[in-house]
Amino acid sequence: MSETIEEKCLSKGVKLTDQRRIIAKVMSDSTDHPDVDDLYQRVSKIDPKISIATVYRTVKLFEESGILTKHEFKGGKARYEELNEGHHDHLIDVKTGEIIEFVDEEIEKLQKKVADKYGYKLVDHKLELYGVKVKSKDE
Amino acid sequence: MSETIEEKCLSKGVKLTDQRRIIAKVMSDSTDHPDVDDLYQRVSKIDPKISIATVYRTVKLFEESGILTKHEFKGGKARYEELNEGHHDHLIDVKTGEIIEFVDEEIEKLQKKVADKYGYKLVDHKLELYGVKVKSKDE
DNA sequence: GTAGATGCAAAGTATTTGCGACAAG
DNA sequence: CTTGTCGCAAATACTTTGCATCTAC
Repeated sequence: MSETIEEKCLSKGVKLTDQRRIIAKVMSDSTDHPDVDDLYQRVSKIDPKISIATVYRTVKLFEESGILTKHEFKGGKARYEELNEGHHDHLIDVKTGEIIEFVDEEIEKLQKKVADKYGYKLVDHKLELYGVKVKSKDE
Repeated sequence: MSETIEEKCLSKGVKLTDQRRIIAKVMSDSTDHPDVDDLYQRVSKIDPKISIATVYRTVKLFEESGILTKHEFKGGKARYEELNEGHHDHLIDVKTGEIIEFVDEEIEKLQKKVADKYGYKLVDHKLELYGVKVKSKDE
C-alpha cells in the first residue's frame, strides 16, 4: 500500500499538528469527494474545537504539497480527494451526484498527442463526464 | 454562417432588450473567454448605465437558453463563450493564460464509450488540458 | 396593459486573512 | 527559543435577490 498522508507530510516537510492529523485521517477514511464543509462537519465530530479556517488552510496546504487534489465540479463548491499514484478521471451522475472514478489509458494518450500537436507539454488535465443512468430493459 | 445571438433569442422566446442586445454583441465580438467582470467592462463602454446585476442575470439566462456556455477553469471566476454548433475543448497555457480551442473526435468517441461502459448516457463533459509551451530548438 | 427586465443596494455563499495566543521541532 | 499554526472574527470575492421603476411586446 502507498504512503499515508502523515508519511507524506513528513517526507515533504509539512509540520504535523493535531488538527492536520485529524484532517488527514478524515480524508483518508473518506471514499467520496467531500467539500470543505463536509470535511469540517466530519472533523468537528472528532475535535469540535477545530475551526473552519484551519480546514481551509489545511486543504490548501495539502493541495500545494501534492497530498490532496481539488475538483471544481459543476455548480458547486470545491471538493477534495486524496491524491494517489493512480490517476483517474470522473464520471458524474447528474441526477444523483454520484461520482464514478475511471481510468482510460487511450484517452490519456490522445490528450498528450493533442497538446503535442499545439507545441505544448501537458502538465495537468481535467476530464469530467456528466451522464444519466441508462435504464436497462428490466426496470 | 450560424444564427446570431439576437436570432437565437427570438427563436427561443427570449425577450430582447437594449441591454441584452449589447451583451449579445459584445459576446459575439469577443474571441476570448471573458468572465463576468470583463464582460461588464466591455459592455460599460457601450452603455455605462448597465449594471453588473444585469450582466449576471443575462449570462445566466443566455446559458439556460443554450446561447452561451460557462467554463470554470482553474482557480477563478466563471468565464463565458458563445455556444455554436461546433463543440470544442480547451488547452490552457498555464504560464500565459492563453486558451487554445481544439476538437478531437477520437477523444469524444472514447468518452461516450467510457460512459456507456458504466451504463450512462453522456449529457455533457468537460475536458481541459493545461500545458506549457515547448521551446523549439531555434528560440 | 401586463409580464417580465432593470438598477440599486443589500444579502448570500465560499474563501481568505490579520492578529494575539499557542505549540512543534 | 523561534517559526509557523490556530481560533476567532472581520474582510474579501463572486454572485444572487428584493423592491420600486421602467419597457418590450
